[in-house]
Amino acid sequence: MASDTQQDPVATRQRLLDAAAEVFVEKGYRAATVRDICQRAGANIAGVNYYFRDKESLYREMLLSPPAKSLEKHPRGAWRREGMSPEELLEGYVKDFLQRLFDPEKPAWHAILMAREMVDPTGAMDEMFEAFMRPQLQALERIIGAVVGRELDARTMGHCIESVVPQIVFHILCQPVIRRLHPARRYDQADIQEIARHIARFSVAGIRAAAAVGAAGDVGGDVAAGGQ
Amino acid sequence: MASDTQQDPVATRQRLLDAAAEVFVEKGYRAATVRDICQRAGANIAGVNYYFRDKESLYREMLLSPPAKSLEKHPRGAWRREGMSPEELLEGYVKDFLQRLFDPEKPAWHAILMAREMVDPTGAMDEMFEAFMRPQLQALERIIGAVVGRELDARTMGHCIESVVPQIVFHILCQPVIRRLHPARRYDQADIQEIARHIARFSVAGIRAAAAVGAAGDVGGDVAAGGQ
DNA sequence: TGACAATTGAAACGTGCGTTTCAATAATAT
DNA sequence: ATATTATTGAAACGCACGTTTCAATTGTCA
Repeated sequence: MASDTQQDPVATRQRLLDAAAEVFVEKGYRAATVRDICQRAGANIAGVNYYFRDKESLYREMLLSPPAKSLEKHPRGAWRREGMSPEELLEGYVKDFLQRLFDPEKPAWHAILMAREMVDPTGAMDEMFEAFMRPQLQALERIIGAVVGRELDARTMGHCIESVVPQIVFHILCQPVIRRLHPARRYDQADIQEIARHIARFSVAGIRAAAAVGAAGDVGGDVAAGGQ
Repeated sequence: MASDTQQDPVATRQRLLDAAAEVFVEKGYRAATVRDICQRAGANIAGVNYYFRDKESLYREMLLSPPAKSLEKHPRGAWRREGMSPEELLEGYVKDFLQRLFDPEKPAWHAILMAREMVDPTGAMDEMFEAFMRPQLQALERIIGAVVGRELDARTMGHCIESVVPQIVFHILCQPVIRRLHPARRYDQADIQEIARHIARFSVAGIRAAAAVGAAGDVGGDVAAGGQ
């Protein structure tokens, strides 16, 4: 029967991509094995060589291919509402990020692997950084700008980015530590809500404190950081 | 028992430990190879089996052995002065931490490997956590307590810890990202001073903002959030 | 149906790893 | 000096990995 058979070829390729995402998220690029991926996909080892060229190409294709499926469930910026306060904006941003990371049903491997690349980059780091991280950071910069309410020098903005982002990615990167510190945490909806609210509150205060001196000099003696 | 003839045996063991620290810091536990370690130590492969049992035992011994050499250069808490303000305390804590991480001459592999264990734990994680991380976190808790000036409920304290620690370890864990964001940063004394000051200022404001609502309940039904 | 391409299965190849082995050498004690 | 032990050197083992190969199978189309 011709009609029924035509599904498998495409399906194999797709099953390999899905299994790859699963295994790479679980083990990381280096520790993941193509044998494991193929087994979970119900495919033969040769499939990786046939549909993709090798492990790295499979990884890159999985990583950089349209994150459509992830985006259709978590459309970028869908949490925005009219008339949100800066703190609500930040809370929404953080909550959205965390929800993507900890979605129990379809964890956004995209965000998880992005976090992994931060720590242990592969050859796909550069493309990934430009395609996904930089836009994400620029969105955060706009929110920070809204919190301050005026233009912020580049140096202070950089510091604030480096204060907010780690608070978020820490939860996905350092789970071995967190599990020991807070065994009860389950990262369900309530946990995420609470964490997002804390990070927003903490960071809004921090950003304003940093901005209060950001325009003046604060380092050693040097002033007038003419950041662009 | 002629004593002074015996120089090499002890030296070989020590050279292996030193080389192990170097390689493990550079590559991480899994990517490091005993061949590389032995080569840098100028020792034979058999030395690892002879002096230690295997790769993991070498790692554990290197990791958990007296961090005396690191501590003699950076004595724990040597930066404390009488009459420091809470913000100065926090700045000192952060600066001390960062200096250990980025000491150009003898980088405190201890702190670096501790950070690595946070992300990619090995079998030595549990001992390491109890021996080094928990005391470090407790010291931070005391400083946070000083910042708030009163007893803090455990939940809020936990959140604050999870807001401050990531800001510090981010700098050692996510260097691939940081190098792309701030190519000019060199983590010299001036950089560290600036970063420590920012983190302290940012976090003191954040901690106080969190504490302001911490005593009340805030999880599900938010109450009287007296945020400023 | 028969030729042809697409896909899969099973086995093997080459490599690098941690580890082991064991004879050769150096150090110590008698 | 000799016997004994401690240490080193060089080679190999066993294993898991990414990758390749090629015949068998399946699907497609004339």
